[in-house]
Amino acid sequence: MNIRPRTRATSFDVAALAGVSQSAVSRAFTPGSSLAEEKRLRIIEAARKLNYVPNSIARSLTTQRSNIVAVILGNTANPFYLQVLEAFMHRLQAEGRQVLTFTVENGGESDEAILRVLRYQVDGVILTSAQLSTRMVSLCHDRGIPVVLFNRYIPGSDASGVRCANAEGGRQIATAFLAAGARSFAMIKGDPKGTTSQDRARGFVDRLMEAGIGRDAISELEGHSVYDGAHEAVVREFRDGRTKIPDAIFGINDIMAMGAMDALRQRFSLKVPDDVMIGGFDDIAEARRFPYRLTTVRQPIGQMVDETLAILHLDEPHRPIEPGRDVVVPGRLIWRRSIPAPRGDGETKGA
Amino acid sequence: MNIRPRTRATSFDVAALAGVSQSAVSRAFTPGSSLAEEKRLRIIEAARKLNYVPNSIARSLTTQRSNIVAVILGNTANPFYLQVLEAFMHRLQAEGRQVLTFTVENGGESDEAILRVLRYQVDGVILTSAQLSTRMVSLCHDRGIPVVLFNRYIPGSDASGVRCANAEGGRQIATAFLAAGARSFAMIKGDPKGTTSQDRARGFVDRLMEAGIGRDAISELEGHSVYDGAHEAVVREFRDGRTKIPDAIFGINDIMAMGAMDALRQRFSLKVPDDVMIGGFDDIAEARRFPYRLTTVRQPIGQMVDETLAILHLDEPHRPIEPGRDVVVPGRLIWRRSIPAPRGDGETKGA
DNA sequence: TTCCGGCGTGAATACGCATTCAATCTGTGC
DNA sequence: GCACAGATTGAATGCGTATTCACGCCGGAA
Repeated sequence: MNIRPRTRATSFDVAALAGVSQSAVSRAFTPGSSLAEEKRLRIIEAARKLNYVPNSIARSLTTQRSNIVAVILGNTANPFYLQVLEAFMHRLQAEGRQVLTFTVENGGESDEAILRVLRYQVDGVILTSAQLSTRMVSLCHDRGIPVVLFNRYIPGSDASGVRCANAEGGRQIATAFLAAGARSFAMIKGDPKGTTSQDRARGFVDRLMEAGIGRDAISELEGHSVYDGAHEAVVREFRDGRTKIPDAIFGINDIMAMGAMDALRQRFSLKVPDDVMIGGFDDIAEARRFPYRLTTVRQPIGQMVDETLAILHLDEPHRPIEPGRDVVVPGRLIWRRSIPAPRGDGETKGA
Repeated sequence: MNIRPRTRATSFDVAALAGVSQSAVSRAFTPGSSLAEEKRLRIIEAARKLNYVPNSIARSLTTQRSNIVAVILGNTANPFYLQVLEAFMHRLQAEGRQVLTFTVENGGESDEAILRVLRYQVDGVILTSAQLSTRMVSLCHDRGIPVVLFNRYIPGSDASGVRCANAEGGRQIATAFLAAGARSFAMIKGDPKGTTSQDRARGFVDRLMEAGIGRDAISELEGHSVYDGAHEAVVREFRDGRTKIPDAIFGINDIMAMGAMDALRQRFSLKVPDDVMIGGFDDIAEARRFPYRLTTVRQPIGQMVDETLAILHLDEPHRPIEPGRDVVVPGRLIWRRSIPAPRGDGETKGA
């Protein structure tokens, strides 16, 4: 146990034991290559004896494919992105690829992360919730590495993006509020630099104004895309009766909606939806739980992951990188109790 | 944009442009190597012009160090482990290492994951919440790759582990329950194969029995370490009045405690802590939120991460792997409102 | 002046594998 | 029995870098 053999058997060792050439060993571990079945078995057996495990690093050097995909996370405090990470891990693992994970500061630049990722010759980069300079995108593309922005787009960027119909989702929440009779509103926005937050807010406001709601009946808070941010923003805005509490509050994402809801109950002893109705966006797992039962717009993560991987086209490395596609998938309004349903068609199962 | 230069500049390209040898370029990117400053600057400039990024894959091949650490996640539905992942990512990124992330089925074997990890010549393996055969441990150790079990230990294994004082934590919750006057109990256990769950439960029961509580006053439910599992277990156990609802319920981890709490409120209209008091373990971010305000045992993630990285000793690859250390760090009881405090010293800030 | 230690440098090599190329072997059709 | 297509095979090479080795150079000590 104290000895350190440091003996990672190589394909040559296996070849020697099996009485074949190193080429044969390589072929034995490369599906679809031409090798007599009897010999293949003999090699596998020898490999087993030596605890041989092929060295993917060396393999990558010759094949120019690492089978590694980088996932860069911009806001690990939002459970949504962890759900997304999980979805990508499952999918990529299933097809034999590895996930190299990075985090960057919430709202920060991911340039440095990209640079580090590039060193590892990843086959693709998935960027969630993070800023990215166009220089970095072309750096990747020039090297044949596709970049996909998940739930985000950068105007004028060459990088493709996959996102939910954010503006439309904002409209759906607004429509739900209106149907429930709300006349005064607040919304809690996230990262001001992020288009996601902007789009949802825009759709929300547009719909309200179409319904004749005045701009002065819609206040805006900044929640920085996190629970605590929204919680504090609500407390700050409404304490001392400085601002009148509106009929309805739209949290630009679920975690902020939850923070707002908790703040309203805890600090102002208000009831949801009786005193204030609340809408969210994402449909994270927590949103359906008993204390929240949040009416929200569900982002179809599975579908978005599919679209992302399609753009990455990891299976066809030689297909050119598609220039700047912007894939938009529709969200779906999930009725729960944080907004009174016009008709009694809300979800009944709460857990 | 449509052309695919596929031109990843190599150190030779940079050398040619800078008028030096490839060795010099390599040295320019290797801190601490002997190279004239003037020449180093010239090389950096040439590299910039060519968008040269050193190829870590090739570097790994010669150095025998990949600077990649594998983190294997066993239960992504428990936010605790995502917090742990985040902590490791931050730490490892800060010291210039990469994180290769894997998931395995909740409670499943991680052998296959290990095998895949080994191919990538990772410098270390961190395993959270997952089973592992001893054969895999020695496979790693024989190759000089340290393995650390996070929050888990495998009796008789060569792998070191870092964990919280689980039994002691269970005792602390039991003590809190007793101090608050509880006389009948339930506990919701997680993965039956996991030692973590067993240890916490054991400490809990031991303490109760020391206080003269009979075994028949302690019922046991299975929650499979997830929110929904605990929720359903509580509903199943207590509906129809089959079992009398106890004074206190110990969720072996916070997420199950939360599931239990929501079930009690939603399905049985009970109040916490008035009707039932609840204790948890982990102190995940959600535990402090208004609807839960869970009294729980905080696991010192930072300290546990430190200990884990110390065992990995990534900086000294040649130091022999320490045989089977079992590092135990104490948890700390965090008083919140889900258990009435004997004296009024609970946390007041809820969000 | 001579000697020596140390720095700076480039040529050459190794890392572990996939793949090309040419050679050998197999079986088929005639 | 012969020619030939296809299947197997191994030697050799390349992937991009770090590192060793040997050499030239400089400055200080003797």
